[in-house]
Amino acid sequence: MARKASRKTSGKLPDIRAVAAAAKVSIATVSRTINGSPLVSDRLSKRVWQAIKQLNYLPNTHARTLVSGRSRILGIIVENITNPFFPELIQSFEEIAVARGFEILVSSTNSDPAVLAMCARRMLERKVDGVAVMTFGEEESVLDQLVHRGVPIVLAEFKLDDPKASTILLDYSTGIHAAIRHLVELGHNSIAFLAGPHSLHSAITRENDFRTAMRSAGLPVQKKWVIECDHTLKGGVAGFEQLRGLPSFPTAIVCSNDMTAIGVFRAAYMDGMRVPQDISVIGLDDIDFAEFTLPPLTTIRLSRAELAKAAFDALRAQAEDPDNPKMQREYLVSTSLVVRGSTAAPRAAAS
Amino acid sequence: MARKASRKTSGKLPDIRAVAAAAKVSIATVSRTINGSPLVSDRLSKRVWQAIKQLNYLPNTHARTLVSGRSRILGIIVENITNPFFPELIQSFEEIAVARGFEILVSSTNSDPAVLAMCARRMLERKVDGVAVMTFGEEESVLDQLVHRGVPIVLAEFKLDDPKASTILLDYSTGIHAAIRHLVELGHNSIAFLAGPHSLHSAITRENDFRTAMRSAGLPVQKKWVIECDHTLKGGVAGFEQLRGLPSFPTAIVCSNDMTAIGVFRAAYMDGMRVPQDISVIGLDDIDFAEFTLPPLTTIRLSRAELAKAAFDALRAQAEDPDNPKMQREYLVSTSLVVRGSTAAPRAAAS
DNA sequence: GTGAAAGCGCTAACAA
DNA sequence: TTGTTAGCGCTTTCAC
Repeated sequence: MARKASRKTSGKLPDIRAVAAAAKVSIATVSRTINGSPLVSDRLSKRVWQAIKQLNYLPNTHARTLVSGRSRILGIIVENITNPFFPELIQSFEEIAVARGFEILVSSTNSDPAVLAMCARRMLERKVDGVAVMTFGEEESVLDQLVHRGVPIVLAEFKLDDPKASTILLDYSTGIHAAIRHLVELGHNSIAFLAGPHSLHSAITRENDFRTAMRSAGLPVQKKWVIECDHTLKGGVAGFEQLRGLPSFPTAIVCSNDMTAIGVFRAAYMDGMRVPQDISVIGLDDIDFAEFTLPPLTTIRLSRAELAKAAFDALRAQAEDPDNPKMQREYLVSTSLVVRGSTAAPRAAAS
Repeated sequence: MARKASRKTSGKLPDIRAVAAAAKVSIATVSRTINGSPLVSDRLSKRVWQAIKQLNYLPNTHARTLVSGRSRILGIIVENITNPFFPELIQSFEEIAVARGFEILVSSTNSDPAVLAMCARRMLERKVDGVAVMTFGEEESVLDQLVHRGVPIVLAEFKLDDPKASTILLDYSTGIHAAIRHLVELGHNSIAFLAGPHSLHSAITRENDFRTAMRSAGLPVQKKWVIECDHTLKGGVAGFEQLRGLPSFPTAIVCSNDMTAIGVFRAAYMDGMRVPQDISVIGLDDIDFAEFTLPPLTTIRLSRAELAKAAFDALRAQAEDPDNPKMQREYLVSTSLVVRGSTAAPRAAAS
């Protein structure tokens, strides 16, 4: 369990000057070599790399940032890290960024505008090259700070009328239509919807798409069967209980996100109902865990990888080509239905 | 959904010189004011802050780092971000760090030494003020790079013999003993253990503590009932199935972590066994989700908040007081049993 | 108490 | 192709 660590080297760390001296070139040549400038001859380049290796030299990113103005740091702001959707999104974003030589700075706002303001400030201080705002249509006023200073930003489901801002549109419609169609094919016609908080733009979109999908399936939307929850597990429990208190009960429940669906699982279990025999449940997100619930959750997948990719691409485009008026400013991420074990035909005699 | 963003200000961002000019003081005074130096008179301090506010000035952290040598960035390296334990740990660590004016850099290694090497390098390039290595006793050779350059580091369950390194010891023993005692009190005496991968130091410690606890409860440890899994949900499923294939089956299963326990839930369900009526299950970690499994998971809590706090404190201590030979070099984080719904008395006739 | 000035390690313009 | 040099924005002696 214990091991001897090697000794420190003498004195200070090697800097670009030390490398230059060791390679017998100027510091400019070292800089060019590191940055892959084509102007350096093979002969010198080889000497420089050798010196770098030998001295175990690492460039100082802060010095680099100071002079170049680019930090190669990207910020990502999410609303709530306890929803597994977000760590998964961050993970994807980080993978892409790191592979491209960027570092990322993560912040979660917990839906608190004051916190969001601090986030924006921290990112500004660290001179981020761009910020992905993945709060899905919540408070955006503080973002003016960023826009104002010309930092490229990309927002999920929110349009900012600024040349430095782009938007990722989520096509929930496709997935939600597929979900309703799936339920109809199984024989359901009493379908409830547990919505997300109306303070979230994305939650409202999802709810609207549900209504539209029901309509196009020729099904009525019962007012009492559309309940505003809060995208948490507890909210799902509460939503189910509220539904249970009603004179009539649906045969299927579509949820605005997976955590809500998992809450429904839990409430149904406590209520003695079985999924999917007594009630079919569909989530939205397809968090990693959805595959492992009991039973596995049928859900509408919103690919984190795609979302992260779109966010990264948008930021890169802005950064590379600051003043191109005809740059792509909107990106679309689609959704799709993943059928697992939480949906089945309704019982002949539905209560 | 769309709103007008405010216009950019003219020209470049305000720097320390602009503030100095606006406040009619020298840049040194501005610097002192920002850094809370006691040498600045109230009169000037007030003028400076006013100028800062008015210009909406933000100090450039890179310039600051370059000259001071301190970046106020802390690194945290975890093994696997898909285990919810780690996002929760990172979250805690970040909260503490941000509250103290630090930024954090996150990396996950996925147990790949090459990735770990890259992590170390990235952190070095960004001049982190310290690194928390939360890989729980995995590969450590690459850390020499960090130690070598004098970066304070703190490790979970691994001792490095270097003045810049400290260690967080996890006291699993207390929690595991409580778990066994709890099971014995319920009437269990056939207890299996689904261990973590033996490549992990912490997994071995947990397994040993299980054996010790069993022994001190006067219970035999059946060799076939201690199975090496891999700390994933799938591993838990496999472990359960392996146990099921044996001629005799325990009445209770203690798992090396919560994900394994959740896998056991799933496998038991598919096998037609009910938790806790047919089999009692105990996890370890107490991830947020443990409260919401069906039934809620009885588990041994390893507080992420405490762990994060210890890691942060260790790093701070090293950074503040670089050459104090009698500094605290070991921190202890304890565990405790949280009884929920996955444990109950065994059936009269256990198979 | 306050200010002037010397860099921190690097990139990029300009010279050669 | 390569080298020289002027800063990037800030902290920190060192004088006053």
